[in-house]
Amino acid sequence: MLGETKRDRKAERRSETRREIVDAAWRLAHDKGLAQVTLRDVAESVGMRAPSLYTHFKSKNDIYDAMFGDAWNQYQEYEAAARASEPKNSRAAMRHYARVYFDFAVAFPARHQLMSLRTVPDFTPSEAAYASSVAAMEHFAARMRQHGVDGQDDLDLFVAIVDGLVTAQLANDPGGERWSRLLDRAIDMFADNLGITSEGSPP
Amino acid sequence: MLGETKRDRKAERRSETRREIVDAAWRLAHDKGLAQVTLRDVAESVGMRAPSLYTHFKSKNDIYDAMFGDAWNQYQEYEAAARASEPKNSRAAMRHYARVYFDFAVAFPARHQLMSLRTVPDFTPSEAAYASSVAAMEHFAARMRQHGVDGQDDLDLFVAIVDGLVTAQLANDPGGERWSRLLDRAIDMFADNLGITSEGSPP
DNA sequence: GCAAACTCCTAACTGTGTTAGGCGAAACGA
DNA sequence: TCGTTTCGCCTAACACAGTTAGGAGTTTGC
Repeated sequence: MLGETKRDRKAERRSETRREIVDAAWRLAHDKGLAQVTLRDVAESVGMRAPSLYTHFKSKNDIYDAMFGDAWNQYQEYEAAARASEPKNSRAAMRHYARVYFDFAVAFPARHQLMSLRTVPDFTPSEAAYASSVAAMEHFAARMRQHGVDGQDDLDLFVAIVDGLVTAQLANDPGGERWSRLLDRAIDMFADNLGITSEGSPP
Repeated sequence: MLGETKRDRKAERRSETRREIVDAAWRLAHDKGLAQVTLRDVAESVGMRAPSLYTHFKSKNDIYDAMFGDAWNQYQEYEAAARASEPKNSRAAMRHYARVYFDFAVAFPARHQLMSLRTVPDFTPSEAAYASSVAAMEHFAARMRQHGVDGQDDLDLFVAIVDGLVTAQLANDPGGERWSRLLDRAIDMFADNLGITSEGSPP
């Protein structure tokens, strides 16, 4: 049974190279900003010339697309790691979800820009990459259902509020905490509105 | 006393041309998106060649800068026009402020993108243009003070929430009302949090 | 009425994403 | 093992963006 699942070295190398390219792009985006990433710089980072990137991606937006999916996967890992400290109490849990998302977003502005803002000209995530985003969102929805929150309206509102705070923080006080400090209060407002008391746990 | 305030025809023509250019840029931004505006297209719209724009603006970002200031001036006019229907009741007034801002933003996505999102690569508004934004914000703050809301935290939170809803609406359901419908509820949450009752009027 | 300033032009440069086409090495079937 | 195909990279070059240089015709101002 050895040949059954023989390693496809070619495919392995190929996806390894894609990983390298995406990582290089992340590094550049982190250092110089998302829009300042040029294919020539990315190529140089991995020891190539710009046109060679087209062997692995069909366009620059295709690289953004890979980054988009990657970012949401990163978030799911990050969220999973933070799950150990997730409180039982419903209100505290919501604060937790919001804080985890907020911290993740603020830690890497270029990444958040790609994930949430439709800000890169002409870029729209592919079906495949979007799936990662949907999966993360669906996971969040499931958590919220455990706390008795199951309306789409409620989720929309929650996400919009948290994202609003993230965006304000990044746009007007990057590295600070002027809006970060308001997060718990915003979530409390939300919880109050839903009638979720400070003592309540999942029903 | 005729020469005292003699018209400066040159300056008039100059600022008239600037107006024309900015208007043309708005038109293109409206039709094709902010990032798709090219100097060659703008120039053609006003019967010029691209380099000639540099007679009136020192760079493309300088045009964006003029648009930024213009947008906030537009908002102040829009807000002033809506003032006739501003309710006395505090909670209703806050709903009004939020709705006016929301509708203005959603009516012209490219404009909102320029006003609120730091989304145009390398563009940061000048001191002068930023002043228009600050003026609008200060006006809003004054209104809120009349309703007993005077903390910077409160204003920050209010603006972040409304902007979060606007951004979500534009990004995920442009032209729809999935987040628009949540606006009043969000403001009620906020008002509840501040202890502003449905009956309360300015103190 | 003439010099200066102004406003527009064409030509061209730089830097970007992208395409065309080629070349050497690796992979693979006989 | 050998010939052929495929792969992964290259150089050259294109299209299009913002921008600069420099000039020509008009307007302005003493």
